[in-house]
Amino acid sequence: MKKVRILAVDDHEMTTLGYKFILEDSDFEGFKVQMDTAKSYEEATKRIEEAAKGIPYDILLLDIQLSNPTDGPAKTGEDLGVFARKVSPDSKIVFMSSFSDNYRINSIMQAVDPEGYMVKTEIDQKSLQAMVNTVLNSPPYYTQKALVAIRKKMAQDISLDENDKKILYHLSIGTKTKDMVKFISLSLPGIENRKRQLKSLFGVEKQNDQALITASRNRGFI
Amino acid sequence: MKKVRILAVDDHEMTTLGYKFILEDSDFEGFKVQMDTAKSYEEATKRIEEAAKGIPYDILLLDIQLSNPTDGPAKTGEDLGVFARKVSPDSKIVFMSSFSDNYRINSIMQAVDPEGYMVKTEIDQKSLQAMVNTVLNSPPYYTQKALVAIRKKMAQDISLDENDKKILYHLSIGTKTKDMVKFISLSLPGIENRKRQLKSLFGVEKQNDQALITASRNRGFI
DNA sequence: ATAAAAACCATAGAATTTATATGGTTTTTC
DNA sequence: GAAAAACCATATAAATTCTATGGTTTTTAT
Repeated sequence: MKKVRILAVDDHEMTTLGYKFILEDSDFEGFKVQMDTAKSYEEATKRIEEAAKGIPYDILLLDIQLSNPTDGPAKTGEDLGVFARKVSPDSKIVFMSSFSDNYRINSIMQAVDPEGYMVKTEIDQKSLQAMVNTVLNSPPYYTQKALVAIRKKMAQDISLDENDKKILYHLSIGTKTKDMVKFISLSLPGIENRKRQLKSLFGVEKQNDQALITASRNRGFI
Repeated sequence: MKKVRILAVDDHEMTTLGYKFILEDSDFEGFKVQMDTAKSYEEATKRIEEAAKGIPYDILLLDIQLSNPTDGPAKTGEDLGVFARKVSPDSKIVFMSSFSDNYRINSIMQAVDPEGYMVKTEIDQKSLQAMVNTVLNSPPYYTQKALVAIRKKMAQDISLDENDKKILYHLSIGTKTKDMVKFISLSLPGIENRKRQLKSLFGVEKQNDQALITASRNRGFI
Protein backbone atom coordinates (compact mmCIF):
# COMPACT_ATOMS: atom_id res chain seq x y z
CA MET A 1 0.00 0.00 0.00
CA LYS A 2 1.16 3.51 -0.81
CA LYS A 3 2.71 5.39 2.04
CA VAL A 4 2.05 9.05 2.75
CA ARG A 5 4.81 10.64 4.79
CA ILE A 6 3.98 13.46 7.15
CA LEU A 7 6.21 15.53 9.37
CA ALA A 8 4.60 17.22 12.37
CA VAL A 9 6.47 20.06 14.03
CA ASP A 10 5.46 21.33 17.45
CA ASP A 11 7.45 22.02 20.58
CA HIS A 12 4.83 20.25 22.65
CA GLU A 13 5.57 16.62 22.10
CA MET A 14 2.09 15.58 23.26
CA THR A 15 0.61 17.43 20.32
CA THR A 16 2.69 15.77 17.65
CA LEU A 17 2.15 12.41 19.32
CA GLY A 18 -1.57 13.00 19.19
CA TYR A 19 -1.40 13.66 15.47
CA LYS A 20 0.74 10.57 15.04
CA PHE A 21 -1.57 8.21 16.88
CA ILE A 22 -4.65 9.45 15.13
CA LEU A 23 -3.30 9.54 11.62
CA GLU A 24 -1.28 6.33 11.68
CA ASP A 25 -4.35 4.49 12.96
CA SER A 26 -6.72 5.99 10.43
CA ASP A 27 -8.02 4.11 7.43
CA PHE A 28 -7.43 6.11 4.30
CA GLU A 29 -8.42 5.03 0.85
CA GLY A 30 -5.38 3.72 -0.93
CA PHE A 31 -2.65 4.76 1.45
CA LYS A 32 -1.27 4.57 4.95
CA VAL A 33 0.24 7.44 6.89
CA GLN A 34 3.72 7.38 8.32
CA MET A 35 4.47 10.22 10.71
CA ASP A 36 7.72 11.80 11.76
CA THR A 37 7.92 14.47 14.42
CA ALA A 38 10.20 17.36 15.22
CA LYS A 39 10.33 19.57 18.30
CA SER A 40 12.26 22.60 17.14
CA TYR A 41 13.00 24.79 14.18
CA GLU A 42 16.46 23.30 13.85
CA GLU A 43 15.32 19.73 14.00
CA ALA A 44 12.55 20.42 11.53
CA THR A 45 14.78 22.09 8.96
CA LYS A 46 17.20 19.21 9.19
CA ARG A 47 14.51 16.62 8.60
CA ILE A 48 12.90 18.55 5.77
CA GLU A 49 16.22 19.08 4.04
CA GLU A 50 17.22 15.50 4.51
CA ALA A 51 13.95 14.18 3.12
CA ALA A 52 14.03 16.59 0.20
CA LYS A 53 17.26 15.04 -1.01
CA GLY A 54 15.42 11.77 -1.50
CA ILE A 55 11.66 11.56 -1.20
CA PRO A 56 10.26 14.78 0.20
CA TYR A 57 7.51 14.73 2.82
CA ASP A 58 4.02 14.67 1.40
CA ILE A 59 2.67 16.92 4.13
CA LEU A 60 4.23 19.21 6.70
CA LEU A 61 2.19 20.11 9.77
CA LEU A 62 3.69 23.24 11.25
CA ASP A 63 2.98 24.83 14.58
CA ILE A 64 3.17 28.58 14.44
CA GLN A 65 4.73 29.12 17.83
CA LEU A 66 8.04 27.44 18.28
CA SER A 67 10.08 27.99 21.36
CA ASN A 68 13.48 29.26 20.48
CA PRO A 69 16.97 28.52 21.56
CA THR A 70 18.25 31.17 23.95
CA ASP A 71 20.89 32.23 21.48
CA GLY A 72 20.47 32.65 17.77
CA PRO A 73 17.74 34.49 15.95
CA ALA A 74 14.12 33.75 16.94
CA LYS A 75 12.44 31.62 14.32
CA THR A 76 8.70 31.23 13.92
CA GLY A 77 6.59 28.62 12.25
CA GLU A 78 6.10 31.12 9.47
CA ASP A 79 9.84 31.20 8.87
CA LEU A 80 9.81 27.45 8.81
CA GLY A 81 7.05 27.51 6.24
CA VAL A 82 8.98 29.86 3.99
CA PHE A 83 12.02 27.64 4.33
CA ALA A 84 10.02 24.50 3.58
CA ARG A 85 8.47 25.97 0.46
CA LYS A 86 11.91 26.65 -0.87
CA VAL A 87 13.68 23.38 -0.17
CA SER A 88 10.67 21.09 -0.50
CA PRO A 89 8.31 22.74 -2.96
CA ASP A 90 6.21 19.64 -3.57
CA SER A 91 5.30 19.16 0.08
CA LYS A 92 1.88 20.35 1.14
CA ILE A 93 2.11 22.74 4.06
CA VAL A 94 -0.53 22.94 6.78
CA PHE A 95 -0.36 25.36 9.69
CA MET A 96 -1.69 24.35 13.07
CA SER A 97 -2.30 27.48 15.07
CA SER A 98 -3.52 28.09 18.58
CA PHE A 99 -5.03 31.35 17.48
CA SER A 100 -7.43 32.39 14.83
CA ASP A 101 -5.86 35.79 14.99
CA ASN A 102 -6.31 37.76 11.83
CA TYR A 103 -2.93 39.37 11.61
CA ARG A 104 -1.15 36.06 11.73
CA ILE A 105 -3.42 34.34 9.25
CA ASN A 106 -3.08 37.17 6.77
CA SER A 107 0.63 37.21 7.12
CA ILE A 108 0.96 33.46 6.66
CA MET A 109 -1.40 33.39 3.74
CA GLN A 110 0.83 35.85 1.98
CA ALA A 111 4.22 34.60 3.01
CA VAL A 112 3.59 30.88 2.64
CA ASP A 113 0.16 30.37 1.05
CA PRO A 114 -0.24 27.03 2.81
CA GLU A 115 -2.43 24.22 1.52
CA GLY A 116 -4.15 24.13 4.87
CA TYR A 117 -4.77 26.12 8.03
CA MET A 118 -6.24 24.59 11.16
CA VAL A 119 -7.08 26.33 14.41
CA LYS A 120 -6.10 23.96 17.19
CA THR A 121 -9.34 24.16 19.12
CA GLU A 122 -11.07 22.81 16.02
CA ILE A 123 -8.76 19.87 15.50
CA ASP A 124 -10.13 16.41 16.18
CA GLN A 125 -9.87 12.99 14.63
CA LYS A 126 -12.39 13.69 11.92
CA SER A 127 -10.99 17.05 10.89
CA LEU A 128 -7.44 15.68 10.82
CA GLN A 129 -8.48 12.93 8.47
CA ALA A 130 -10.46 15.31 6.29
CA MET A 131 -7.49 17.64 6.18
CA VAL A 132 -5.14 14.91 4.96
CA ASN A 133 -7.53 13.84 2.23
CA THR A 134 -8.33 17.36 1.10
CA VAL A 135 -4.78 18.59 1.13
CA LEU A 136 -3.58 15.65 -0.93
CA ASN A 137 -6.40 15.71 -3.44
CA SER A 138 -7.79 19.20 -3.76
CA PRO A 139 -6.38 21.84 -1.48
CA PRO A 140 -6.95 24.03 0.37
CA TYR A 141 -8.32 22.90 3.73
CA TYR A 142 -9.25 25.58 6.26
CA THR A 143 -11.09 25.04 9.51
CA GLN A 144 -14.12 27.14 10.29
CA LYS A 145 -12.39 29.72 12.45
CA ALA A 146 -9.73 30.23 9.84
CA LEU A 147 -12.47 30.74 7.29
CA VAL A 148 -14.04 33.43 9.41
CA ALA A 149 -10.79 35.37 9.39
CA ILE A 150 -10.35 34.80 5.69
CA ARG A 151 -13.86 35.96 4.93
CA LYS A 152 -13.27 39.11 6.91
CA LYS A 153 -10.24 39.90 4.86
CA MET A 154 -11.91 39.13 1.56
CA ALA A 155 -14.89 41.32 2.33
CA GLN A 156 -12.91 44.47 1.96
CA ASP A 157 -10.66 45.93 -0.56
CA ILE A 158 -8.78 48.18 1.75
CA SER A 159 -5.14 47.47 1.34
CA LEU A 160 -2.64 49.12 3.55
CA ASP A 161 0.95 49.68 2.69
CA GLU A 162 3.81 48.52 4.86
CA ASN A 163 3.95 51.72 6.89
CA ASP A 164 0.24 51.62 7.69
CA LYS A 165 0.50 48.00 8.77
CA LYS A 166 3.49 48.77 10.95
CA ILE A 167 1.65 51.63 12.60
CA LEU A 168 -1.34 49.42 13.36
CA TYR A 169 0.88 46.65 14.61
CA HIS A 170 2.78 48.94 16.93
CA LEU A 171 -0.42 50.51 18.15
CA SER A 172 -1.72 47.05 18.95
CA ILE A 173 1.31 46.16 21.03
CA GLY A 174 1.18 49.46 22.85
CA THR A 175 4.07 51.31 21.28
CA LYS A 176 3.72 55.04 21.86
CA THR A 177 3.24 57.07 18.75
CA LYS A 178 6.27 59.21 19.48
CA ASP A 179 8.39 56.06 19.75
CA MET A 180 7.27 54.70 16.41
CA VAL A 181 9.72 56.88 14.56
CA LYS A 182 12.35 54.43 15.77
CA PHE A 183 10.70 51.58 13.89
CA ILE A 184 9.08 53.30 10.96
CA SER A 185 10.91 55.49 8.52
CA LEU A 186 8.52 58.37 8.71
CA SER A 187 8.53 61.64 10.60
CA LEU A 188 6.32 61.96 13.65
CA PRO A 189 3.79 64.20 11.89
CA GLY A 190 3.88 61.73 9.03
CA ILE A 191 2.84 58.95 11.37
CA GLU A 192 0.22 61.14 13.00
CA ASN A 193 -1.18 62.00 9.63
CA ARG A 194 -1.40 58.38 8.57
CA LYS A 195 -3.15 57.57 11.81
CA ARG A 196 -5.65 60.27 10.98
CA GLN A 197 -6.17 58.81 7.54
CA LEU A 198 -6.56 55.32 8.90
CA LYS A 199 -9.16 56.51 11.37
CA SER A 200 -11.03 58.17 8.58
CA LEU A 201 -10.72 55.06 6.42
CA PHE A 202 -12.14 52.93 9.19
CA GLY A 203 -14.86 55.38 10.09
CA VAL A 204 -13.57 56.40 13.49
CA GLU A 205 -12.67 60.00 12.75
CA LYS A 206 -11.78 62.22 15.67
CA GLN A 207 -11.60 59.27 18.00
CA ASN A 208 -8.70 57.96 19.99
CA ASP A 209 -6.21 55.23 19.31
CA GLN A 210 -8.26 52.61 21.08
CA ALA A 211 -11.05 53.15 18.57
CA LEU A 212 -8.57 52.68 15.74
CA ILE A 213 -7.23 49.50 17.28
CA THR A 214 -10.71 48.09 17.72
CA ALA A 215 -11.68 49.01 14.19
CA SER A 216 -8.54 47.43 12.72
CA ARG A 217 -9.13 44.31 14.72
CA ASN A 218 -12.70 44.09 13.53
CA ARG A 219 -11.53 44.41 9.98
CA GLY A 220 -8.94 41.76 10.39
CA PHE A 221 -5.78 43.80 10.13
CA ILE A 222 -4.42 43.05 13.54
CA MET B 1 -40.75 21.76 15.12
CA LYS B 2 -38.99 24.98 14.19
CA LYS B 3 -39.26 26.00 10.56
CA VAL B 4 -36.38 27.41 8.56
CA ARG B 5 -37.57 29.43 5.59
CA ILE B 6 -35.44 29.53 2.48
CA LEU B 7 -35.94 31.40 -0.77
CA ALA B 8 -34.19 30.05 -3.84
CA VAL B 9 -33.81 32.34 -6.84
CA ASP B 10 -32.85 30.97 -10.24
CA ASP B 11 -34.31 31.48 -13.67
CA HIS B 12 -34.11 27.76 -14.33
CA GLU B 13 -37.04 26.35 -12.49
CA MET B 14 -35.56 22.86 -12.46
CA THR B 15 -32.70 24.13 -10.34
CA THR B 16 -34.81 25.69 -7.63
CA LEU B 17 -37.09 22.65 -7.65
CA GLY B 18 -34.08 20.47 -7.11
CA TYR B 19 -33.05 22.49 -4.08
CA LYS B 20 -36.62 22.35 -2.81
CA PHE B 21 -36.99 18.58 -3.08
CA ILE B 22 -33.67 17.88 -1.47
CA LEU B 23 -33.92 20.33 1.40
CA GLU B 24 -37.56 19.82 2.29
CA ASP B 25 -36.95 16.08 2.46
CA SER B 26 -33.80 16.34 4.54
CA ASP B 27 -33.66 15.56 8.22
CA PHE B 28 -32.11 18.43 10.09
CA GLU B 29 -31.58 18.54 13.79
CA GLY B 30 -34.27 20.60 15.38
CA PHE B 31 -35.88 22.16 12.32
CA LYS B 32 -37.59 21.57 9.03
CA VAL B 33 -36.99 23.50 5.85
CA GLN B 34 -39.70 25.30 3.96
CA MET B 35 -38.68 26.50 0.52
CA ASP B 36 -40.04 29.27 -1.65
CA THR B 37 -38.77 29.88 -5.15
CA ALA B 38 -38.51 32.85 -7.48
CA LYS B 39 -37.60 32.99 -11.15
CA SER B 40 -36.63 36.59 -11.71
CA TYR B 41 -35.09 39.60 -10.08
CA GLU B 42 -38.47 41.27 -9.81
CA GLU B 43 -40.19 38.29 -8.27
CA ALA B 44 -37.35 37.80 -5.85
CA THR B 45 -37.26 41.39 -4.64
CA LYS B 46 -41.01 41.29 -4.10
CA ARG B 47 -40.82 38.12 -2.02
CA ILE B 48 -37.86 39.30 0.01
CA GLU B 49 -39.49 42.65 0.75
CA GLU B 50 -42.77 41.03 1.62
CA ALA B 51 -41.15 38.55 3.97
CA ALA B 52 -39.00 41.22 5.59
CA LYS B 53 -42.10 43.06 6.73
CA GLY B 54 -43.03 40.04 8.83
CA ILE B 55 -40.62 37.19 9.34
CA PRO B 56 -37.65 37.54 7.01
CA TYR B 57 -36.24 34.54 5.18
CA ASP B 58 -33.59 32.65 7.10
CA ILE B 59 -31.59 31.91 3.98
CA LEU B 60 -31.53 33.29 0.46
CA LEU B 61 -30.04 31.13 -2.28
CA LEU B 62 -29.18 33.42 -5.16
CA ASP B 63 -28.16 32.49 -8.66
CA ILE B 64 -25.66 34.90 -10.11
CA GLN B 65 -26.97 34.93 -13.63
CA LEU B 66 -30.52 36.04 -13.94
CA SER B 67 -32.11 36.50 -17.31
CA ASN B 68 -33.43 39.98 -17.65
CA PRO B 69 -36.58 41.53 -18.94
CA THR B 70 -36.03 43.00 -22.40
CA ASP B 71 -36.66 46.48 -21.08
CA GLY B 72 -35.44 47.98 -17.86
CA PRO B 73 -31.93 47.89 -16.49
CA ALA B 74 -30.11 44.54 -16.43
CA LYS B 75 -29.96 43.18 -12.91
CA THR B 76 -27.57 40.51 -11.71
CA GLY B 77 -27.61 38.19 -8.77
CA GLU B 78 -25.03 40.48 -7.23
CA ASP B 79 -27.46 43.38 -7.39
CA LEU B 80 -30.06 41.16 -5.80
CA GLY B 81 -27.62 40.32 -3.04
CA VAL B 82 -26.93 43.97 -2.32
CA PHE B 83 -30.65 44.65 -2.27
CA ALA B 84 -31.32 41.71 0.04
CA ARG B 85 -28.65 42.78 2.51
CA LYS B 86 -30.34 46.13 2.81
CA VAL B 87 -33.96 45.14 3.19
CA SER B 88 -33.42 41.82 4.97
CA PRO B 89 -30.17 42.16 6.92
CA ASP B 90 -30.77 39.13 9.11
CA SER B 91 -31.11 36.72 6.22
CA LYS B 92 -28.09 34.60 5.40
CA ILE B 93 -27.13 34.97 1.76
CA VAL B 94 -25.63 32.15 -0.28
CA PHE B 95 -24.59 32.49 -3.90
CA MET B 96 -24.98 29.58 -6.27
CA SER B 97 -22.74 30.19 -9.24
CA SER B 98 -22.08 28.25 -12.40
CA PHE B 99 -18.56 29.59 -12.48
CA SER B 100 -15.71 29.63 -10.09
CA ASP B 101 -14.41 32.65 -11.92
CA ASN B 102 -12.17 34.82 -9.79
CA TYR B 103 -13.37 38.20 -10.86
CA ARG B 104 -16.94 37.42 -9.96
CA ILE B 105 -16.11 35.84 -6.63
CA ASN B 106 -13.94 38.76 -5.63
CA SER B 107 -16.56 41.24 -6.61
CA ILE B 108 -19.32 39.43 -4.75
CA MET B 109 -17.21 38.95 -1.67
CA GLN B 110 -16.73 42.68 -1.51
CA ALA B 111 -20.16 43.87 -2.54
CA VAL B 112 -22.23 41.39 -0.56
CA ASP B 113 -19.91 39.36 1.69
CA PRO B 114 -22.28 36.37 1.54
CA GLU B 115 -22.49 33.73 4.24
CA GLY B 116 -21.95 31.11 1.58
CA TYR B 117 -20.70 30.56 -1.95
CA MET B 118 -21.31 27.35 -3.84
CA VAL B 119 -20.09 26.45 -7.31
CA LYS B 120 -22.92 24.60 -9.00
CA THR B 121 -20.89 21.65 -10.23
CA GLU B 122 -20.08 20.93 -6.61
CA ILE B 123 -23.63 21.02 -5.32
CA ASP B 124 -25.21 17.76 -4.28
CA GLN B 125 -27.49 16.56 -1.53
CA LYS B 126 -24.76 16.33 1.05
CA SER B 127 -23.21 19.72 0.35
CA LEU B 128 -26.61 21.41 0.34
CA GLN B 129 -27.38 20.01 3.75
CA ALA B 130 -23.96 20.93 5.07
CA MET B 131 -24.39 24.42 3.68
CA VAL B 132 -27.69 24.96 5.49
CA ASN B 133 -26.28 23.78 8.79
CA THR B 134 -23.08 25.76 8.50
CA VAL B 135 -24.70 28.95 7.32
CA LEU B 136 -27.20 28.89 10.16
CA ASN B 137 -24.76 27.98 12.89
CA SER B 138 -21.29 29.20 11.99
CA PRO B 139 -20.84 30.80 8.62
CA PRO B 140 -19.26 30.94 6.16
CA TYR B 141 -19.70 27.95 3.87
CA TYR B 142 -17.65 27.83 0.68
CA THR B 143 -17.34 24.89 -1.68
CA GLN B 144 -13.91 23.71 -2.67
CA LYS B 145 -13.70 25.55 -5.99
CA ALA B 146 -14.73 28.77 -4.34
CA LEU B 147 -12.01 28.19 -1.77
CA VAL B 148 -9.41 27.82 -4.50
CA ALA B 149 -10.32 31.24 -5.85
CA ILE B 150 -10.36 32.73 -2.38
CA ARG B 151 -6.98 31.25 -1.56
CA LYS B 152 -5.54 32.73 -4.72
CA LYS B 153 -6.72 36.15 -3.73
CA MET B 154 -5.51 35.85 -0.17
CA ALA B 155 -2.07 34.75 -1.21
CA GLN B 156 -1.18 38.16 -2.51
CA ASP B 157 -1.28 41.61 -1.22
CA ILE B 158 -1.43 43.31 -4.53
CA SER B 159 -4.36 45.59 -4.51
CA LEU B 160 -5.30 47.44 -7.61
CA ASP B 161 -7.23 50.63 -7.69
CA GLU B 162 -10.40 51.10 -9.69
CA ASN B 163 -8.59 52.26 -12.81
CA ASP B 164 -6.27 49.27 -12.84
CA LYS B 165 -9.19 46.91 -12.41
CA LYS B 166 -11.08 48.59 -15.20
CA ILE B 167 -8.10 48.31 -17.49
CA LEU B 168 -7.75 44.61 -16.78
CA TYR B 169 -11.44 44.05 -17.18
CA HIS B 170 -11.55 45.81 -20.52
CA LEU B 171 -8.46 43.98 -21.68
CA SER B 172 -10.14 40.72 -20.80
CA ILE B 173 -13.22 41.52 -22.84
CA GLY B 174 -11.14 42.63 -25.79
CA THR B 175 -11.53 46.39 -25.61
CA LYS B 176 -8.76 48.08 -27.56
CA THR B 177 -6.43 50.19 -25.49
CA LYS B 178 -7.13 53.28 -27.53
CA ASP B 179 -10.85 52.83 -26.89
CA MET B 180 -10.44 52.56 -23.15
CA VAL B 181 -10.28 56.32 -22.80
CA LYS B 182 -14.03 56.26 -23.37
CA PHE B 183 -14.57 54.17 -20.25
CA ILE B 184 -11.72 55.20 -18.02
CA SER B 185 -11.00 58.75 -17.03
CA LEU B 186 -7.36 58.68 -17.93
CA SER B 187 -5.40 59.83 -20.94
CA LEU B 188 -4.17 57.25 -23.41
CA PRO B 189 -0.56 57.49 -22.27
CA GLY B 190 -1.85 57.22 -18.75
CA ILE B 191 -3.52 53.94 -19.54
CA GLU B 192 -0.48 52.71 -21.41
CA ASN B 193 1.70 53.57 -18.48
CA ARG B 194 -0.53 51.72 -16.05
CA LYS B 195 -0.47 48.71 -18.31
CA ARG B 196 3.30 48.86 -18.20
CA GLN B 197 3.25 49.03 -14.43
CA LEU B 198 0.80 46.15 -14.20
CA LYS B 199 2.99 44.04 -16.44
CA SER B 200 5.94 44.80 -14.27
CA LEU B 201 3.93 44.06 -11.14
CA PHE B 202 2.89 40.70 -12.53
CA GLY B 203 6.34 39.87 -13.82
CA VAL B 204 5.56 40.03 -17.53
CA GLU B 205 7.60 43.07 -18.46
CA LYS B 206 8.03 43.83 -22.13
CA GLN B 207 5.42 41.29 -23.08
CA ASN B 208 2.16 41.79 -24.86
CA ASP B 209 -1.35 42.21 -23.58
CA GLN B 210 -2.11 38.52 -23.78
CA ALA B 211 0.62 37.86 -21.23
CA LEU B 212 -0.88 40.47 -18.95
CA ILE B 213 -4.33 38.94 -19.29
CA THR B 214 -3.01 35.48 -18.51
CA ALA B 215 -1.07 36.75 -15.53
CA SER B 216 -4.07 38.62 -14.14
CA ARG B 217 -6.23 35.59 -14.58
CA ASN B 218 -3.72 33.42 -12.78
CA ARG B 219 -3.66 35.85 -9.94
CA GLY B 220 -7.37 35.94 -9.68
CA PHE B 221 -8.06 39.48 -10.83
CA ILE B 222 -10.13 38.61 -13.85
C1' DA C 1 3.84 41.90 -48.90
C1' DT C 2 2.43 46.10 -47.44
C1' DA C 3 -0.42 49.77 -45.77
C1' DA C 4 -3.11 51.04 -41.81
C1' DA C 5 -4.11 50.46 -37.16
C1' DA C 6 -2.95 49.66 -32.86
C1' DA C 7 0.34 49.10 -29.39
C1' DC C 8 4.27 50.70 -27.32
C1' DC C 9 7.85 54.01 -25.59
C1' DA C 10 10.05 58.41 -24.00
C1' DT C 11 10.16 63.01 -22.15
C1' DA C 12 8.93 67.60 -20.51
C1' DG C 13 6.05 69.90 -17.74
C1' DA C 14 1.53 70.23 -14.92
C1' DA C 15 -1.11 68.49 -11.24
C1' DT C 16 -1.66 65.81 -7.32
C1' DT C 17 -0.33 63.53 -3.43
C1' DT C 18 2.49 62.75 0.45
C1' DA C 19 6.24 63.99 3.42
C1' DT C 20 8.66 67.15 6.57
C1' DA C 21 9.59 70.94 9.78
C1' DT C 22 7.74 73.70 13.02
C1' DG C 23 4.85 75.27 16.53
C1' DG C 24 0.88 75.18 18.62
C1' DT C 25 -3.58 73.04 21.39
C1' DT C 26 -5.96 69.32 23.64
C1' DT C 27 -6.18 65.07 26.09
C1' DT C 28 -4.06 61.41 29.17
C1' DT C 29 -1.42 59.88 32.69
C1' DC C 30 0.66 59.82 37.07
C1' DG D 1 -2.07 69.98 38.29
C1' DA D 2 2.22 69.24 35.94
C1' DA D 3 4.40 66.47 32.48
C1' DA D 4 3.91 63.55 28.70
C1' DA D 5 1.79 62.16 24.97
C1' DA D 6 -1.47 62.75 21.49
C1' DC D 7 -3.39 65.63 18.32
C1' DC D 8 -3.81 69.42 14.86
C1' DA D 9 -2.52 73.02 11.33
C1' DT D 10 0.26 75.06 7.82
C1' DA D 11 4.03 76.24 4.78
C1' DT D 12 7.32 74.13 2.10
C1' DA D 13 9.79 70.22 -0.01
C1' DA D 14 9.78 65.81 -2.28
C1' DA D 15 7.83 62.25 -4.74
C1' DT D 16 4.45 60.42 -7.59
C1' DT D 17 1.33 60.36 -11.29
C1' DC D 18 -0.87 62.57 -15.03
C1' DT D 19 -1.07 64.78 -19.64
C1' DA D 20 0.51 66.36 -24.08
C1' DT D 21 3.23 65.39 -27.71
C1' DG D 22 5.80 62.90 -30.99
C1' DG D 23 7.95 59.21 -32.12
C1' DT D 24 9.03 53.68 -33.00
C1' DT D 25 7.61 48.94 -33.18
C1' DT D 26 4.29 45.33 -33.63
C1' DT D 27 -0.04 43.49 -35.17
C1' DT D 28 -3.81 43.11 -38.35
C1' DA D 29 -6.16 42.89 -42.55
C1' DT D 30 -6.21 42.81 -47.38
